[in-house]
Amino acid sequence: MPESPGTPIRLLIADDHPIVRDGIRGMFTGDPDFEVLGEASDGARAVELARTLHPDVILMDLRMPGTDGVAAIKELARLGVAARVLVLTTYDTDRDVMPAIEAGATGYLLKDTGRDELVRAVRTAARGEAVLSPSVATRLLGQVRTPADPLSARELEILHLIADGATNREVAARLFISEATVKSHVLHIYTKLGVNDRAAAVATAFRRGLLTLGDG
Amino acid sequence: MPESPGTPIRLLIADDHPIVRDGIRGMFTGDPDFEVLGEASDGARAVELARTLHPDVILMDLRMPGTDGVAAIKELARLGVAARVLVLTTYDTDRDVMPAIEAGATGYLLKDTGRDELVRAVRTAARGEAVLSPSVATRLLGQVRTPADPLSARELEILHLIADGATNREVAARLFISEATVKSHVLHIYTKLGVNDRAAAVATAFRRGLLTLGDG
DNA sequence: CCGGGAATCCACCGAACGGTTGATGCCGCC
DNA sequence: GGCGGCATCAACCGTTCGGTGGATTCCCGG
Repeated sequence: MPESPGTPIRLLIADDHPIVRDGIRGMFTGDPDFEVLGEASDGARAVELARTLHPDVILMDLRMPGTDGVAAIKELARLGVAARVLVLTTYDTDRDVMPAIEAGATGYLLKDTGRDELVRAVRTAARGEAVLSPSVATRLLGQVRTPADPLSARELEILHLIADGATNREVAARLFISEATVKSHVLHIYTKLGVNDRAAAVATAFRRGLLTLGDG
Repeated sequence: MPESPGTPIRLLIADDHPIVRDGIRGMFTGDPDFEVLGEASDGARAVELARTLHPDVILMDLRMPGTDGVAAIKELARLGVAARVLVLTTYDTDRDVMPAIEAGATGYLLKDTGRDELVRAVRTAARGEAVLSPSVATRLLGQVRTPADPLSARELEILHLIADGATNREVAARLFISEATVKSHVLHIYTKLGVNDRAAAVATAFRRGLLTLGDG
């Protein structure tokens, strides 16, 4: 199903390297489905142009002088700019990926992405759907997945209740066991997770995937 | 760059609907890069076949009678089966996506995925890289991203320390403020998050993206 | 200019928590 | 058959937490 021409997808390119900007621009010129509105060489300029030019999609590098990509994304969100941001960068480390995603990037592609894939990705992003390079997706999944130092089923059950704000007494009541038992389970949990209070236990449980974002 | 032929990618199909199995199989027969080793109509059978046939990639439905997809994925991981699991299902709700990812699925595609995309996805999965349908990727990102009931910067700072296991006194020391101040901040945090202890605060902060898996 | 939110601080109380030590029964594994 | 892991319970201790009811400063915005 070919995309209907209609209005072309309006693009803004933000990257501090002119050569990269040229390369990206080259991938879209000649294709009537796209229109490159402008280029920015740093984050502040990108925000400025986004406010005046109203692009549909911004192709944004992360590492730029002055206002970097993540700061720019946050600023765009704060200003209520509607444009989708597609991060296009060389790096796929956690330190780059996670902040960008949290800031509100719609997608995250590496610069070794081929032309066809990039074009497809921009179309996807324009629809507001996420696109991730495989290695980035892998990384993201790794964040959610379980490395796990195995808590027993009972311990996990108790940890769930604690995360929901239950006191030891409440846990005891709900599981029909004594408070003393709960306390000993809780202490075991601390030992296994290497923490010494329930707040930290909940935090590391999330980070290790023992508690998940999905099971509130 | 076309894929080199070499050894074909060995596939196993697990779905309880014969028609779906046929459809999937049809997408790969005739292509010498792939070899469909077998089909299973439930999770238990899929695990059994995976152990004997050693597929590279398993295309797995989630909703199946008896052992469902997620259980099968967990079992495969437990048994140390090397195959990559590519979930191929109709549903993209949290209740389906998150458990499958946590269980260890390499990718998650919806059944409306086109033939070409499916073939590409299988190749990607065979390399051990993740593939996600855009709507699934969106969902996953949504989990990581911030909906946010705005905590002040100070409150967030304190919440971070609490998640790391700091007591009020320790927080006070680290921020060079009095314990009383910390306590009042903490109470504000509870109010804003709708909880009444620090463990629950940490949990809901994770779920709302105020604390993230990435910033441990 | 005044209101209000944010950040800072104080004191007090009862309840809950963290830590220790120790004990019992059950089950699976070597 | 014994050893270890898990779940269960007990009593006791000091510490921390949650909750209340204030108070002050600062700064932003109406």
